[in-house]
Amino acid sequence: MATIYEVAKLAGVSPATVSRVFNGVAVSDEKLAAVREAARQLKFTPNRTARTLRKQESEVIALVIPDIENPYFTELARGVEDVAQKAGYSVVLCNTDSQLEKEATYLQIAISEHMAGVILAAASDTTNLDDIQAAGRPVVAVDRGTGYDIDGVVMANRMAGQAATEHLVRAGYRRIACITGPRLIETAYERAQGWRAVIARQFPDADPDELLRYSTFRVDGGREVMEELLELPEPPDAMVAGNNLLGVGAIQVLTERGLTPPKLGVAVVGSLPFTTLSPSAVTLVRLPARHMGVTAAKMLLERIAGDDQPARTVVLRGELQPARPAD
Amino acid sequence: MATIYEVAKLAGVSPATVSRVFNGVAVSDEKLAAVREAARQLKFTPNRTARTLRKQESEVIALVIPDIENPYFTELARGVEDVAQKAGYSVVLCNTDSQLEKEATYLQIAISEHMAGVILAAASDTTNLDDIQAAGRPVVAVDRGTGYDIDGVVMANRMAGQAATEHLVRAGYRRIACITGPRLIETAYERAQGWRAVIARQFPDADPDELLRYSTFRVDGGREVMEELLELPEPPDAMVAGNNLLGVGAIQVLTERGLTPPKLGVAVVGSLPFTTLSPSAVTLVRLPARHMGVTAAKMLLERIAGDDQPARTVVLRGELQPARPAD
DNA sequence: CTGAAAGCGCTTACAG
DNA sequence: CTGAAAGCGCTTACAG
Repeated sequence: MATIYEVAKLAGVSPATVSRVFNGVAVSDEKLAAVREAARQLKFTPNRTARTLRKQESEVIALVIPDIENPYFTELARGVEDVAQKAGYSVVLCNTDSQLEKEATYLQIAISEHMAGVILAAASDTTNLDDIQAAGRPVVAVDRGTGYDIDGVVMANRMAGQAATEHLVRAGYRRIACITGPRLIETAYERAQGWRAVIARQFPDADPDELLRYSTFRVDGGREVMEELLELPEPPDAMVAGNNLLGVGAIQVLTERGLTPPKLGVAVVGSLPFTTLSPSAVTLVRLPARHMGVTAAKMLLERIAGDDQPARTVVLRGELQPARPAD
Repeated sequence: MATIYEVAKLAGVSPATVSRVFNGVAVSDEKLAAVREAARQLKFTPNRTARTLRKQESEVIALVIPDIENPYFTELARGVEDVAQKAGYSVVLCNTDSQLEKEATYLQIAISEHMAGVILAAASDTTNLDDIQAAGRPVVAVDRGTGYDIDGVVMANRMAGQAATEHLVRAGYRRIACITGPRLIETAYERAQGWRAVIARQFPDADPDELLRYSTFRVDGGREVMEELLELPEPPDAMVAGNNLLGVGAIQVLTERGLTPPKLGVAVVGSLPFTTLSPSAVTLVRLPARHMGVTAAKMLLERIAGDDQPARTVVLRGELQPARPAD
């Protein structure tokens, strides 16, 4: 690896001039050309580590997520990556498995590697951001809040739960269950609240808790709870899934029992990119995960650039995509 | 951020001693204790950038893949991450979208960030590794070869294609199509070769090319080709999907037409973690993607540690998981 | 075991 | 516009 000194020597200039060329600082035309030519000959690439050490900031941003195997988060990651890459930043994907210790480790690494900033889907509402804030690194929350007064992008979760439920009501279903994620995850809770509001309004005599289930945001969680609901003396005739994976698990069980939607109505908050049903067979409230990533990345880049306006929270709305009756 | 100098001062030792403590080099018990205490008080974390610049090597490995939204590659990433993290390395996930330019950029970044090594699922068989090799950074190929004499982990693709096809033959199907990925991607080609071998042996009179289709390794590719095959004057009664996404797309079409497996036999090379059918409804030749990641990461760590034995290629076998007849 | 000192490859205030 | 020089925070050969 050639260094700035070798390039300088070959080009007959000082190392400072070489540095300026690579940082877009004004330099006379002749020197510019000479440096370019020398760099080309030596296949010079600036050493990012040295630059980072000197500037105390790297062109890397950390994306910290709880589950890399959930397509919702990979879609989010795509959005982040697209924006970051165009701005010359690379993205380190950090998977926490919802474990606070793993998350803390990654945040520590972000500090000690001088990463430019962090986009964080917090493992828990007790995530500690004191150190990263003390280090002056901007953090943008995605999907979930953090308890800190920082920029964030979230989905309109209550509204999504509501839209999913209302659609099932309109379609004529009367016993509509709700399967959502852990009570302590705000997205899970809010989507359930949306469901509950519709149930309370439409079926004032119903006991909402009878058909509400908290589970994990995973395929097997959806399976278990769906099976349990079907065992009920008076089983539901429809269900709202609090996220994509729960929806997948629940639909698997329904398919196995010959209850494929619309026999039992299903509305999923999220998307099913790998459904083996027709993509239009299930009602979705599609969440713009990619857009969330794009928005968060843009906000983060603004903060990295020094923007110090008060913290903003952007709320993104899901989009109802009703199931098409089978052709 | 406290530095080694501040810790040294507080502990009453030299910076060199502090460094030694954090690198596990022998130090007297009293100094060890003093340094530890001082570091604790100052919340000292070693600056990784400085260490990297000095040592010319960072504790980061790059995982370069063509499609971050394909669960096969996220599963692979999980395996890599698990091993890497335990060894104190972090993983940068680099998504190339199968574009050589993006891939080249990431490889360049790996060099200029002094990353310890690269795990690469190459975007193409023309990927250029000259620079990264010249920089002395080890590269381990996964999923696909590279044309370079380096360590690699691949699936037994031909055998997988064969096993999938043989299973359909045993189940009584007679016109078995094959939908695979781009001809130039070796995994796509080899799986098709496995299919072809079985067809040639079992149905010597058949024209194999009639039912073989190259497409993209994507859901919509599977959809298109499946639709096309069903339009045939004499449509197939079964099909082998060359990867998970093709399988998803093809099954979507079949479900829409009321041809859900086993009405039309389906065997997929790969897994369907988000199928909305019963997980046991489709025959799979499951590919150990996670294990591939684990193996590749271990090999890479060995190379990083200085191992210079001749290049090895590990071949991992898929596992046939026959569809269970509907209960 | 320990410390002083050099050096990893850059960037940038300073002086011209 | 340009260069000499300091310094980012470590690690490590060297000498003791």
